[in-house]
Amino acid sequence: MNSVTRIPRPHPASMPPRTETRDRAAVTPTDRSHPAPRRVRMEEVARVAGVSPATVSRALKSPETVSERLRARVQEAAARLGYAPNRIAGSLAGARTPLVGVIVPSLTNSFFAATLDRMTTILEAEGYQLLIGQHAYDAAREERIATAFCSWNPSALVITGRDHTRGTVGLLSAAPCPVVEMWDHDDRPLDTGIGFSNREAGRLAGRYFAEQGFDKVAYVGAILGQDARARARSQGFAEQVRHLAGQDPLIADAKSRELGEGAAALRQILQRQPDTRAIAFSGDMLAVGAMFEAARMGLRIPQDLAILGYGDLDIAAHTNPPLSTIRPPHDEIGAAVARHILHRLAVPEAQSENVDLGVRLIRRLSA
Amino acid sequence: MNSVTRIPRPHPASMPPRTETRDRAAVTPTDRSHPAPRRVRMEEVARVAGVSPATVSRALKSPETVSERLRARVQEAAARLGYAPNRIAGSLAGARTPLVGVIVPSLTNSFFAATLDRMTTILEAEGYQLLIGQHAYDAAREERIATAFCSWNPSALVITGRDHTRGTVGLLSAAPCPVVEMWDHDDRPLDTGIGFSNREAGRLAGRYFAEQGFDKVAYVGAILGQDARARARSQGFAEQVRHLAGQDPLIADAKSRELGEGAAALRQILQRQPDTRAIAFSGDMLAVGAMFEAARMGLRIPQDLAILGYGDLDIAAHTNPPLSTIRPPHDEIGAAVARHILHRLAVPEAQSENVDLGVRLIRRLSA
DNA sequence: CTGTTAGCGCCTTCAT
DNA sequence: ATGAAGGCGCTAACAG
Repeated sequence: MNSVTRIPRPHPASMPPRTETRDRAAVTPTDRSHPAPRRVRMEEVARVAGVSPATVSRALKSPETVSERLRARVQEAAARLGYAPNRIAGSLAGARTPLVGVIVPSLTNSFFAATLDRMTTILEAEGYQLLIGQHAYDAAREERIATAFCSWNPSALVITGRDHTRGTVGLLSAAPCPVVEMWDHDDRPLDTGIGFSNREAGRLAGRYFAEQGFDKVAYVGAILGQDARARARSQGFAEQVRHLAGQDPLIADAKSRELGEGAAALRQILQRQPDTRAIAFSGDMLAVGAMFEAARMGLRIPQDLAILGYGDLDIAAHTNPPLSTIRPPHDEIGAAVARHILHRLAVPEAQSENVDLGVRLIRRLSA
Repeated sequence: MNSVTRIPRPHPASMPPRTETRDRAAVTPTDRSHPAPRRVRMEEVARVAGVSPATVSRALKSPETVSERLRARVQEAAARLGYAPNRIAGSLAGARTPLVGVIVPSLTNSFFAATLDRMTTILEAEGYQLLIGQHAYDAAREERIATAFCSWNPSALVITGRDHTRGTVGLLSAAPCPVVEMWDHDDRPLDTGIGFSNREAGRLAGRYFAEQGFDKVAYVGAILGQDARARARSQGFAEQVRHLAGQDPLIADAKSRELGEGAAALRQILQRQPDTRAIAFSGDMLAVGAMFEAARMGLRIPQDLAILGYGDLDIAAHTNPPLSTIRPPHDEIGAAVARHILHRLAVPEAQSENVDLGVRLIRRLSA
């Protein structure tokens, strides 16, 4: 059913070979057909407005330093010619680049998507563009991306977590711009850190189960080998259960964060520990998958089995019964990171900081 | 519970003011303390390796054009000094920028996230970086982002949909790089188009309901006023129902794409048309919300009411009963766009194309 | 195969 | 308040 239509109409497709347009004066016979689709530069605006390029630069970037008359003339000329400054050139000359590099493990993870959403919205409004890279929990790839980003001279660098290769650490420590490590709070940051303690999120779950008097409990993590944050949560949970209930919880490690794995984990846990009274999950989707499976098995929630999620996705409020869950500050992180960066850039003496945004237990009916 | 710790330790925070480092020879007394943390440049690599800067450039970018001996010397020197090329400078000189601008309506929409995921992965591997912008279905914001992206001289520009302001159209038509309009196939693209027909996706749903012999049917769209793609689907659905069943379907317009709205829409539809036999939703989450609500109301699915989703999210396969849905080619779009761009950039005579990736009906048990 | 040379387009002192 | 001039760091013709 797929169809492909070739479109033969000529289009200014790939960049014209350098030589064709290099010398604006000497147009060779061959490219007469192509009416030099060269982008308009500041020099032409200057010519049209009857001023010098320097004045154009000033009129556009700091209008208050230019007389009102010239400013108007320049702006009109720029508008008429459809002038758009070349930011590559501007960045080279200005030593500052309105670029912020952000590295996340995954773009499809809705937590990081929410963070990026807030960051772009806030930073775009101030004229910054985001360079976004994803490393899929691969530390070497993270280092490659960080290296690549550094070579763009960004105004700031944002990276997820505080656990990096030596190379990445060296790079970030030497970076001549603010560096923000977000989403974690368990270790000391290289520069600024904005996040929360995953360990504490896990502890919160363990403490809640203990308070409810659940004796046999379990925890379902996901790809614990890769995801240090998920690991920290499971450790916090185990620690607290051990401490308050005096026993080791059963810990399962799902192969992914998806629903199907939650269902599988539920079956596995009930097989290994039939009298399990409550299960905490490393992600709401796992929890929802387990709830669907529980429904199929005829288990009542929370009477037979209590279920606690993590994430507070939209769906959590709408399941049957509504899912109790732990809410990380996903969008707050994005907003706080963006604001911190703007502050650091605006106020040279601004200091780095280490912010714990905390987590909240959202109590609904499933646990 | 939130806490903020100020970290007083000195850090190379904001870019040093230009003047401090402008003249490398004349270091003023004030900044003696700061041991000129200037990034190493190609010139220094050249000096250390005992060659000219041009040779360093060649040894690093096209090693095959340099003698093995020098290549080794240069690479060693670069590694030892921790040299990272300045891409801003490289881009200015080279007239090509390894940047691809991508504009999507929303980063948190899992469809676009999947597309972006594939695009970054493929393009990053070839040395390109993605500039990502989101406009939240605001055409003026889309135009601002497009303008900003053009001023980075990107190697390619990718935009969602084929419905833009005149300004955006002008900009994209004049762009000296390949332009891809993705996710739609209903209109003619400006350059290359890669997507599918939303109208056809809607028709498919309508046709399926007609084939099943459902007489009273309804459609639940979401923010139809903003989302042209959702609108096209609802129109295709209505068109087909009218054509095959000879009647107008009930159309509801949800205020968002979230679960809660699906539940609300279900109640509203059953009130306005109590004998509704089947409902198609503009998004799986709406459909899942409606299924949860149906369960609360004691309605059996599909016996009392058939439900069809759109999106084929992970969750669709795991609901009770599993959700039948229409699957758009979200990740295929990302892969196809990335490959098209690489092809266009590699083969100067490559043409633009108009690709319909099609949709599929995934039949499970809910309809 | 290698070095020399001349910019890429803009910003920013400096002088007027 | 405005213009002239130099340079940001690198690439790409060209000559050797």
